[in-house]
Amino acid sequence: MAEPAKTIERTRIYDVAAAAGVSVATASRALNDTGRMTEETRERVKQVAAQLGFRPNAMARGLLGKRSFTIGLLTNDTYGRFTLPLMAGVSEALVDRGVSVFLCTIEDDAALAKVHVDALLDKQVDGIIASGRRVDRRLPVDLSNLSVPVVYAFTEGPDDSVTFISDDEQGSREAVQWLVNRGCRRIVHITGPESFASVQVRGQAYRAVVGEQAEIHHGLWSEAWGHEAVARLWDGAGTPPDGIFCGNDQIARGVVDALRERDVTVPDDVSVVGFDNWEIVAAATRPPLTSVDMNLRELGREAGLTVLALAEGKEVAPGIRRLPCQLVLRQSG
Amino acid sequence: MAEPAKTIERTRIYDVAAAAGVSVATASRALNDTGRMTEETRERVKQVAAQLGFRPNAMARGLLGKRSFTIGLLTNDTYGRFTLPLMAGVSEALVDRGVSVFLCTIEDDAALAKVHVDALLDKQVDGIIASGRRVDRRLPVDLSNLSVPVVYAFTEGPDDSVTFISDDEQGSREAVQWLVNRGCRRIVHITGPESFASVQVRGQAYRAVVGEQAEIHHGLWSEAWGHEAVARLWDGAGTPPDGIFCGNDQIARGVVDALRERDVTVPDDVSVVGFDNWEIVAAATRPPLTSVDMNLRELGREAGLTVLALAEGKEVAPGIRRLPCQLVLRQSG
DNA sequence: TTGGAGTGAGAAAACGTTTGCTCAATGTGA
DNA sequence: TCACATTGAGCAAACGTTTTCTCACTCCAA
Repeated sequence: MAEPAKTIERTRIYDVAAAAGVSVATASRALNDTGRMTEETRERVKQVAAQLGFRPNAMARGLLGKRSFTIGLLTNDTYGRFTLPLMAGVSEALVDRGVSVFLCTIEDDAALAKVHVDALLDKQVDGIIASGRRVDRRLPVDLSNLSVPVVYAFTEGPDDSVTFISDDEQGSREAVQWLVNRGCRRIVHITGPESFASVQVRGQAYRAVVGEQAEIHHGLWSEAWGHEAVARLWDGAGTPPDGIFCGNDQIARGVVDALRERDVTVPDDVSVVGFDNWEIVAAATRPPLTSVDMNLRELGREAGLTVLALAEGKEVAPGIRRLPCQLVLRQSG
Repeated sequence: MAEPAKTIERTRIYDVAAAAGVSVATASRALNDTGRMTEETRERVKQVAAQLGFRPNAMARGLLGKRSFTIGLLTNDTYGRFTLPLMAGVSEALVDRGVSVFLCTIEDDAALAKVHVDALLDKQVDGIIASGRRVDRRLPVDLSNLSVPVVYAFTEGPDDSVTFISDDEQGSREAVQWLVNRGCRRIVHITGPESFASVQVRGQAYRAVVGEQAEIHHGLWSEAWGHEAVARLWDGAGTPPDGIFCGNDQIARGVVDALRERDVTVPDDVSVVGFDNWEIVAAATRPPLTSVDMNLRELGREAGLTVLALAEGKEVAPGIRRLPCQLVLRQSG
């Protein structure tokens, strides 16, 4: 239907009240399960409302100064690699509470971010979830003095904020421990640039498990780096490892591919574990990657429920909440 | 700040009016550039408003029955592979018009879809964009008799709807023609399941260019199928091709990887072109994939502008609009 | 002067809910 | 019978804008 200006008029509570033979006030209270009235009256109103397909106008409702049943999700993750699972979790947690989510992708553009945030505030969102593609980088906009609650997910917030991130330390520990349990004697860690906080955390956890034989190789977050690292390890002087813990799945894929090209069998000769559990990469690798899943969907759920709780006036202690990761077993390690 | 119930009261138009020494009516008109008044009055009101940081309450505005400055984007593409560029385009086109976008991911769940759509309607969205991960599958919900305009993007809509899709025919033609121009004499097409409309379209376009020597191999949309197809072509009886047009980038990656493993050089021995231009796959392939980009961002922009035009009451002729694809040259072909 | 056109601006209604206040009817104890 | 508590339900205000009327005033021609 391309015709504009449809004039299907919605049924208002006024119509429901008239049809049920009560006042709008009573109708409102009946539908919201508030106030006092005969159970019979309440039921009748509800029935009439259902029959007429009545749905309250959220604008009018929101105008009363209460909730708007909307929240904003701010992200600078253009790829959507991290944002989408997060978004799915938020949405999942909130949809049956009637809350819809504004998704705003700002790409490190402070001006654009401000435009988006202002638009969200104009729309009276009940709260904002700030997210990002990198845990240790803040969004290019200050959200600390807003009139609505803000929750940070997978990105760094101010000290007194509520922040949800994945427990990379635990996830990494489990991954490395898994390699140890599998019988790997010499486990190296091939990971991303040293400047990333997550690289530090994952590296520390790795070090904590393997002890003084720890060997960390930093590079880019790319398949190419995975290849190169394998070349260095196998063409160098020392004995090559029998276990590799990679900083992300792309590196892991590069590593696995490089090993196959060298006729090193995965996982028989070398076990490889990735990080992120990015389905599209992990599943396409031959053999498919065992990888650490950050449970971003769950993270999103928690963040959504929390921002809603704040919006409803509940107290939430500030601080960083780390949600456990989960090792997803496939065949590479 | 985790403390709930902030009470930073927003400045209302009433405050602006008072501060400027005019009535709310005049203030409203001054800010909206409507009505008649001295340029001096208008300017003064605007200045006061800016100084007070006044931003109109979208709820109150929306209640008047005009626009809510929100639209909904419905998608069943959980991966976000297609939705995110689309979303970016929609958002980009609409943000400076003050429109925010509700993103609703429904996963082929009709009940969930209904919940989302109802929530959108409650919020008085100005319009809805329906999108999907597959062009020839409809969303599991009927949007044809809604009270708001609906535009379909990258998914099939009813006959009398406005639909935006990419011109796969043109994109495929250009891709195959490119291979021809490069000097390929025998070009085969390795693509996805026959049941997909896009497979048909791309196949037809391929056939139109190469003529009777056309050879189409159907399989899954996976790297594994790319590998297998190469095995069949090279281990079979006939002469292997010197050009391969793939139905998507994952297949293309599988093909390129398989060729490398056979010491067939890409692009010297065989040129390979993919489809989708999925950065993460195309760029990581060795050599990087030349691929057809569907310009989803542009598609999103158009869809956004169109749904807005409809919301503003403008006439838009129904029908399918095909937006051109673009061949992105890298090194595989 | 008077009448009419044009100009600038304000009063108030309207949008669709929720909710504080009020009130009639009923029940209860003295 | 009277005072009073309780119950069920309605009136009307409130939310923050936009917009339709209405009106006072000025200017100009008759």
